[in-house]
Amino acid sequence: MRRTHYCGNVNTSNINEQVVLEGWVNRRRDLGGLIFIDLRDREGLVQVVVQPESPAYAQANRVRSEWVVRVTGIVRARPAEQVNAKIASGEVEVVAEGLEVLAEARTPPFPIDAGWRGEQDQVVSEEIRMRHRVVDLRRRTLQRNLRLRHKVVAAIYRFLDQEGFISVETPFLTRSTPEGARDFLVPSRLQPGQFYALPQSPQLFKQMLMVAGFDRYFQIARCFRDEDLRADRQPDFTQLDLEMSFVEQDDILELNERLAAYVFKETLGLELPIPFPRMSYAQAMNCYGSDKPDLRFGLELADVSELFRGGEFRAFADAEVVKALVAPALLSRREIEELEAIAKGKGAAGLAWSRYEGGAFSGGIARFIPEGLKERVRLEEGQTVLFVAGPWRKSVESLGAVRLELGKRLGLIGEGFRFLWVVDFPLLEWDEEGGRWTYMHHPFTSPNLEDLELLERDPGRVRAYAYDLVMNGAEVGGGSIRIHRRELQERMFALLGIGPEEAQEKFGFLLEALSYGAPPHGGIAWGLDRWVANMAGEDSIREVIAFPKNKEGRDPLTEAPSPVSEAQLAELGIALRTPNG
RNA sequence: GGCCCGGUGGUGUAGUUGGUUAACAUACCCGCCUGUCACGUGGGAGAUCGCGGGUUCAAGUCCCGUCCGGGCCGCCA
Repeated sequence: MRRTHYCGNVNTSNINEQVVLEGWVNRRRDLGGLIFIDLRDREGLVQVVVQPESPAYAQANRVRSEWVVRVTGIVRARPAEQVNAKIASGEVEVVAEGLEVLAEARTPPFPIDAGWRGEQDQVVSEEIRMRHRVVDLRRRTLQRNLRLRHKVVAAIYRFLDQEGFISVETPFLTRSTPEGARDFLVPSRLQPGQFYALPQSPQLFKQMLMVAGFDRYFQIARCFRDEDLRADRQPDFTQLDLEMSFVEQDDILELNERLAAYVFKETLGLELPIPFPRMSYAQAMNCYGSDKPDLRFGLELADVSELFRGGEFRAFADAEVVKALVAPALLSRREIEELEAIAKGKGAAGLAWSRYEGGAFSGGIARFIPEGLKERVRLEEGQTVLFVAGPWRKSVESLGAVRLELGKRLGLIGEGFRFLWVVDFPLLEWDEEGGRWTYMHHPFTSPNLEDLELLERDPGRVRAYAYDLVMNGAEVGGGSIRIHRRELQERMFALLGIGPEEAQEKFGFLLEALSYGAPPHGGIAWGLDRWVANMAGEDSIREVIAFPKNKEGRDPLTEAPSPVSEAQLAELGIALRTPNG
């Protein structure tokens, strides 16, 4: 006889019913005569009581944590004073009539029961958790996170289906393209010496689907990038990838706002105010020192270049920019030193400072503070003003990093979810090492048509139809309007130093597609792992991925990557330069 | 590639200025216990302190190297 209910769903409506439950022993309490078993499945716990005279008693006596059992019994209301308010089924219990052990279990390597009764799970090192991921996945937090992820994906499908989007799968085994991140390569057996690459994103395929007339495409797509890992980066990760034809930038932003709001409403029950704020890249960088500003707190940077220009403080007098940030506290020398280390890490020459105390500046560069600075940065009693001077980008980014650190240290970061669009990214940026222009988003991004005349004359000033979606200071999405005319795409390649032959060799299939009549189109990709991690309140995307890799790119569970046999290599025509290493 | 933090019974921690038998909680095993719900209670087992070397009369503790894990920078169209 199979189960009749999920353990966690048994409640007062089942009183006096005979139920069959199957699940894991979350905890067993042996009172010497009576035995209580908290039986668990994915829906939660229910208390099973086994009386000494019950036929279930003998088995209940030997059962241990995490054994898998089947219990037959009658649901009974608990006396009022014995109700357990911490669990959903706490008003009832199941009086066991039979108990069958379906599987015994080794003692788990770390406790997994606490979360299921509404308490905090013990913190266990990630190393141990990953090695025993199956056990870890039994814990309530991961169960909850993965179910949230499922609900997000299901909501995305519902919404986009309603909006006329068509889900299309694109290949995993595809062609290596030279740009972007490092490719994962897959050797071809049938074409020895040649390689597939795993896709860094379905970018070119979705553009070709637009040319093919699908009009609206989406895919929950696995993507692969062979770069170093972080808390928010895995070598294989998931994008919500979508693309639309005959649209302009605002159409895409508007649709994605509604999608985000729908997802939040359907999964967390939260109403997101839309439209989201929009901020130009220039404004984001100037005010927050980041192209993904965290708007959960203020602390905007101020430009004070003019106040210092030509002044007696030589280091600031002829700097390209001088940026200031007011910390709403009197910072100690030690704190300032730590902040300076952060600024220097981002390329600042130093972090100048002065405290405003007792109506006067003191410490740091107090004697160089120019007239009008206090008013300019709205400095108040008991605050510290911090400065970085130098080239624009390094200055704003380093002070932006200081801003983030201050937000954390001073506890300024508020609750909730703050979204914004960052728009008007530059199309190109100067690559110091390569001594050439390179794209900021990708080489298929359309220039802002208003800036088209600047393309060859002053490339650095050309804005792109590119946009990032930022959530609580994390980049959770990015996209663009694409180039849909072959001539412009070729012009773009030329600007990037990709000659006609190279363009033909590497992107010929795209150019050919564009030559057959491409609709204006654009789209976006959401970093789904980051979205869900943020929604779940997790700092690492590993907490929303069932089987993640560690920081070295290894899977501690399967111990991938692993050596392969000589025979496998031979079949692929591959010889290792350093055997086993 | 660089910087930083960590590694002590199964798990999570403590371990002072280098000094006796490495402590605590929990888990585990055995006994007692009929209303517990992190049951209680009595007992027991369990750690070459990541590994290697060095300093020292003496190293979990100090030094060097190394391995493993985590955070960040670089990198991530």
